[in-house]
Amino acid sequence: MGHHYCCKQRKVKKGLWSPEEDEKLIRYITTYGHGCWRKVPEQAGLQRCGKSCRLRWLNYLRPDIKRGGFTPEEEKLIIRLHGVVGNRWARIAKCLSGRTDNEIKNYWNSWIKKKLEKPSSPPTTTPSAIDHHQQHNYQMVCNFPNHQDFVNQNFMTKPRDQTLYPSPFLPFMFDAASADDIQANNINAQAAEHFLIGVLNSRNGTWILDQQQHHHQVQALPSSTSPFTNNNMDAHFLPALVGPTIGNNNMVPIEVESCNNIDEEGEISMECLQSSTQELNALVHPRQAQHCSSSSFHFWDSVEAPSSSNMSSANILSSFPSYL
DNA sequence: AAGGTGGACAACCGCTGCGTG
DNA sequence: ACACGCAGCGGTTGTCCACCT
Repeated sequence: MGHHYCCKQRKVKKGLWSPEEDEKLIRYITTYGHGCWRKVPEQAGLQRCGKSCRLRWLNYLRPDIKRGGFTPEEEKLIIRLHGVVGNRWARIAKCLSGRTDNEIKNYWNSWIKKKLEKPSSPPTTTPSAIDHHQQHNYQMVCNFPNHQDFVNQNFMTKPRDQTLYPSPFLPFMFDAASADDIQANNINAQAAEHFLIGVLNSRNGTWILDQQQHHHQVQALPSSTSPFTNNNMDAHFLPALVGPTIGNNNMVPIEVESCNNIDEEGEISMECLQSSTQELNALVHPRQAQHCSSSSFHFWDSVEAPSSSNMSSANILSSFPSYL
C-alpha cells in the first residue's frame, strides 16, 4: 500500500515534523477537530499525508499525552498486560492514560524486552492454547464499570468467602497499590482495578468480579480446556507470566518453603506472599528491592483454592518465569 | 577531536477490519 | 456478495544524540 490513498495525487512531505507544521496541525485540530483525516492536511495547509497528520497528532501533539519516563507502576502494568494480550500495543495503551501505543511499543522493545529476555532460553512458541482465555481475561481487565468501587475495596480484609483465589488459568498479580498511587502514576484505574479484582470461584468454574455493590459474573472456560490445570502441567509450575512460551521450559520452580503460615483452609499469610513478591520486585525493579518491606506489589501465583481439605505446603509451590 | 556504536524515539509502511454504497 | 474508502494497528525503518574508543 505504501502511501495512503489521500497522498497519491499530490506531493507530500515526509520525515520529521517542523514546529511550524506542528503549530498548523494543532491550530487546525483544536479549532475544527480532525473530522476526516484525509481532509486535514489540505484544510490545515500542510503538505502531509492525512495518515501522517493523524499519527503526529495521536502520538505527539495530543494535549493529554504524558511525557517523560515510565513509572515503575506503569512498567509493571505494561508487563502484566503484555502477558495477557501480547503485542497489542493499542490495547495496552488504553489502560495507561496519556501513553501511546507507539510509546509503549518503543519502550517495550528498547527496555523491558531486554530485561525479560534470557538468552539461554529464547521463547519458541506462541501460547495459542491460552489465547482464548487471555482475550477473555483482557475483557475483564478493561471493561470494569466503576472506578470508585475499586477505590473503596479493601482487598486484604475480605471475609473468607470472598478471599482472593488466583486463577489456575492465569498468573494474576494483584497490585495492592492505593488508588492514590494509581492516580498519581496516571495509570488507567479502570484497567488496573481489573487486575486487582479477578476472583476465581473454583467451585462453579466462573469468574466473579466481586464488589460490595456490583457482582459481575463471567463464564470461564471449562476447566478441561485450561492448559494450566494439573491435568496438563506440573502443579509446581505456572505458565510464563510474560512472554510467549508455555510449559516448563522457562520455569524456575521456587518453593515457598518459608510459607509456614498456612491456615487450615490453605490461606497463606500476607507476609509469606510478600516475600515472594519481593523477589519479583527485585527482578523487575532492582531499585525497589531496597523498599521491599513497604512494597505494595503482590504476586499471587499457584495458590490453590481451599476446596480440598488436605491442603499442604506442597500445594503452595510457586514459580517465576526464569527470564524475568 | 573524530569516527563508531548503540539506545531512544519519531515516523513510515503495509495489513486488517469496518462501514457504506 | 462485492468493491471501495477509511481509520486503526503493529512491525519496521530512519534519525538524532549520547557515549565510547
